[in-house]
Amino acid sequence: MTGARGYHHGDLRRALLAAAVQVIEESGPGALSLRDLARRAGVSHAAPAHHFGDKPGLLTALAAEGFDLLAETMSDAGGELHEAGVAYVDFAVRHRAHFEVMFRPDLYRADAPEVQAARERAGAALRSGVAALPPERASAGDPQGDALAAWSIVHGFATLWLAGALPERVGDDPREAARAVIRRLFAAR
Amino acid sequence: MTGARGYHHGDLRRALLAAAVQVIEESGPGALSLRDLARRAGVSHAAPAHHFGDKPGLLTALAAEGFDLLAETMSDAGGELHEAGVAYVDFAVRHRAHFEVMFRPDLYRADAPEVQAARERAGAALRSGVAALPPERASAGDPQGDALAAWSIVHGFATLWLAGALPERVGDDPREAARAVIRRLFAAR
DNA sequence: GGGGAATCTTGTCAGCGACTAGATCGACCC
DNA sequence: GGGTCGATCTAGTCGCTGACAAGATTCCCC
Repeated sequence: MTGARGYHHGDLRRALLAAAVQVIEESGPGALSLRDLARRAGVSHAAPAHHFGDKPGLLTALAAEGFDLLAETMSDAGGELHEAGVAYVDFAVRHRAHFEVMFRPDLYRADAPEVQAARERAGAALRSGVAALPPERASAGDPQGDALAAWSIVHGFATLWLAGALPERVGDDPREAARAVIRRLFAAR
Repeated sequence: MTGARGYHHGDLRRALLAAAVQVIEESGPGALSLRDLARRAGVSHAAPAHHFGDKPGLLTALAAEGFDLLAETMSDAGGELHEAGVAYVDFAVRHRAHFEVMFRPDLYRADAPEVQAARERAGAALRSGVAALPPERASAGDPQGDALAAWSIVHGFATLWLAGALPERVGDDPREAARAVIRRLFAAR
């Protein structure tokens, strides 16, 4: 199915998304060019338009894929909120390209239904983690506040890590460093 | 000095930066075009190159200005860490264009000396806030951990707010919502 | 008032996103 | 087994952009 020989590519859509991930990981979303992706896939410069319409269309597909992956990653981490938080950071580092697009709504169509649905799945994973929080660590009667604080701290850590803004002393293991940060938020009081 | 009539503009550098802020606030950094900025300032398309060299050069100047403004904003908030955190979020919302560039190192030259110096000033403001934390709210012997957690939570909240990712229920006052989130981190234990 | 440097203009080039029209292929149906 | 129709891809074009080069204008300082 990956013949890539004849007139038809075989799985151009997937090839373009994969190439986009590679380019974004190397040089950021700003360096993305549909013509370059087409070149990498060995097709003409106008071929991508058929699958994604335009550049925001391609990034919309990437963002939806990202939110789906994120929801899956957090669910797989087990019900525990700390572990879901670590998984969030781990996802950002391992799927840097997806993550960098997902929270940049000026790059894609955030109101696309497939994005909304995937985003909702990720939100549910977060809420279920908060619900599983032992009472002595949760804020009585304000699970939404807990969720917002937890989301903020892991999202901030992940963003700063990816931006290379953190000092070297933090180390080179994002999971370990994230765990220490998250622990501070939900220490028993 | 703002004649803007003759052959010389008068203060083109400042005019270009101001126009850049406006464009980024309206449509994000991706929509930025040097030629458009030149048009807005009423000069030829090649005039910006003299002041900034190239596009990353212009964004480097914007980022440096941003880190300086951030350092000033946090210092002005008083020594208290909670207020410095609120000021951080407030800065992100009020100077959205600067903030959106500052933490996107693929857009500019983060190793430029004027950026490094301004960034260092902002870091010092954060550290002084952590140092002023009352003992019952600080982690004994780990001020760097406190700083990282505080930075993460305010940065994450600000980023999510700007991305429009937060649910409506959070409200429309970023300062108030940020205060509630920050309180959760440094509650006495 | 003269000279050198800073500032700005005009002209050019390749690359990009988007659009159009047309070529090729594959799957299905009779 | 042949025809048809839609999906996929190509080729060509347009206006826009960033970057560069060469030259014009103006400011500043001696």
